[in-house]
Amino acid sequence: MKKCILIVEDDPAISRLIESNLLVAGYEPVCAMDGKQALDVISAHHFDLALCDIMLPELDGFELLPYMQERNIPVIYVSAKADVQSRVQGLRLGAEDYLVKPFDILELLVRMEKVLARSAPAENKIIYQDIAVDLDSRSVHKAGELISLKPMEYELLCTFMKHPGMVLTREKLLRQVWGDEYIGETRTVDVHVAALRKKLGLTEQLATVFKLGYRLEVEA
Amino acid sequence: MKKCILIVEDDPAISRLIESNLLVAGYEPVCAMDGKQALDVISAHHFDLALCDIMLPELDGFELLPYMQERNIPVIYVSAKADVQSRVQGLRLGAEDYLVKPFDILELLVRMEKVLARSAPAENKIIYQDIAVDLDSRSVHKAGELISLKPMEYELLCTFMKHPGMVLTREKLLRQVWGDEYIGETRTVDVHVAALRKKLGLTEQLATVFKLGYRLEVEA
DNA sequence: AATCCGTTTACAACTCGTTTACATCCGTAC
DNA sequence: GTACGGATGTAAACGAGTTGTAAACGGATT
Repeated sequence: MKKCILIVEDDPAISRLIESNLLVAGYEPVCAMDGKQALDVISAHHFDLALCDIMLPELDGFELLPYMQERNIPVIYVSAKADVQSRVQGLRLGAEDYLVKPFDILELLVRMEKVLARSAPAENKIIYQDIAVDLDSRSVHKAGELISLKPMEYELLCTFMKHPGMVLTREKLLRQVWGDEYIGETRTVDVHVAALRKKLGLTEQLATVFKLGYRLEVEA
Repeated sequence: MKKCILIVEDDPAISRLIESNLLVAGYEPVCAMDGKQALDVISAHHFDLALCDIMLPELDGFELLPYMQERNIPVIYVSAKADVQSRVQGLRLGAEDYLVKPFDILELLVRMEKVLARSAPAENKIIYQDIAVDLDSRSVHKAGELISLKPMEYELLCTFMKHPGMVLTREKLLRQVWGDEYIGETRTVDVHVAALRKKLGLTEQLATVFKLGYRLEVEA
């Protein structure tokens, strides 16, 4: 499957240049002309990587980063801002790389490959104790036996298994599993957690963190 | 523990420049002047990261890379070879990054941090004596054993551990832990401090400052 | 119309924070 | 040094708020 790449760039010439090169390289590029547009498209579609300019109308590249991180979209900054200050800031904030314009398109492609290779060691299986989740077939086995989970339960389980040992608040789970725009009771999470505990025998391991949320215990 | 960094660089001026900066930044740098020397030191010691020049006597930087990978040492190339060809080659072969001389030392440090963070997913922890607080899992260990703290106790402990040696008044603690708008007795703090002292054996360390508040002693 | 699934609701069970009450400690004045 | 008053230590209990859970509800799909 082609990798989806978001290009956030207000200069149409550069945007088109990158877009056409990504197409040739076998990616599926999507362009956004400013920060607000970028926010719109990332809440609508999934992206494997974002190439971000920094000086942008509406929301700048730095302000955009937290939203990208929330969706686990790695970011490479591509900016005319060549000063060390900006480069350091961009990397410190959490960008995966930082290229200065004018950049060589081949180098961009190689650095993209590296970032994608890092973030997509897309293991199609996650193991936790005697539970195995196969991401390709969306099936869950416990002690070798197939367990039938409803879609929402499956998504929730995946989220927990991708972050073992970490406290996940109800709000975080809602955003991650249900999506940002979801409006509803946080108690809904509790019901699904209860279902997971029951179906998978995770009474102990899927621990309640009072007043906060839940945590998939990492040991014992 | 300090991170061990290998510097492979035949120009003594540059080598020393990097070395002294790494020392200041809290790393433990080791210098090698050519490829063969580099091979010797990596077979003798463990390194967390290597900064490699490319044009080197004996073995060049590209030839060195497989040996580094064999030992799982991530490599950042630092080279005067600025052509795209070399940069692409270095990255494709498997280097983690590629900086062109003359480089800014601050940018080098930041890019090193990122590589190190990748290879050793830094744990989000606060340590005080034999007590470790893990902020991700919200768990507290003392001398390796898990201590179960109630939400308020946990928050209070974090506040103390973030400001060791500082006197924290009841009012400050109430604002910090309970929130600005909280209305209630300041004595509440005392109860929770007592719980912390009891659960974590901090009778001495979590000292009372008469008429003022409390302080987590910084030593002994 | 029937089924499936996610959400909401309702209530029981439980947890935790605050308050209270009293014991103890500390500093100060005499 | 002693006595007093205010400050702190601590255990216990109450009540507000949180979570577990089953069942009802409603929208979507078949």
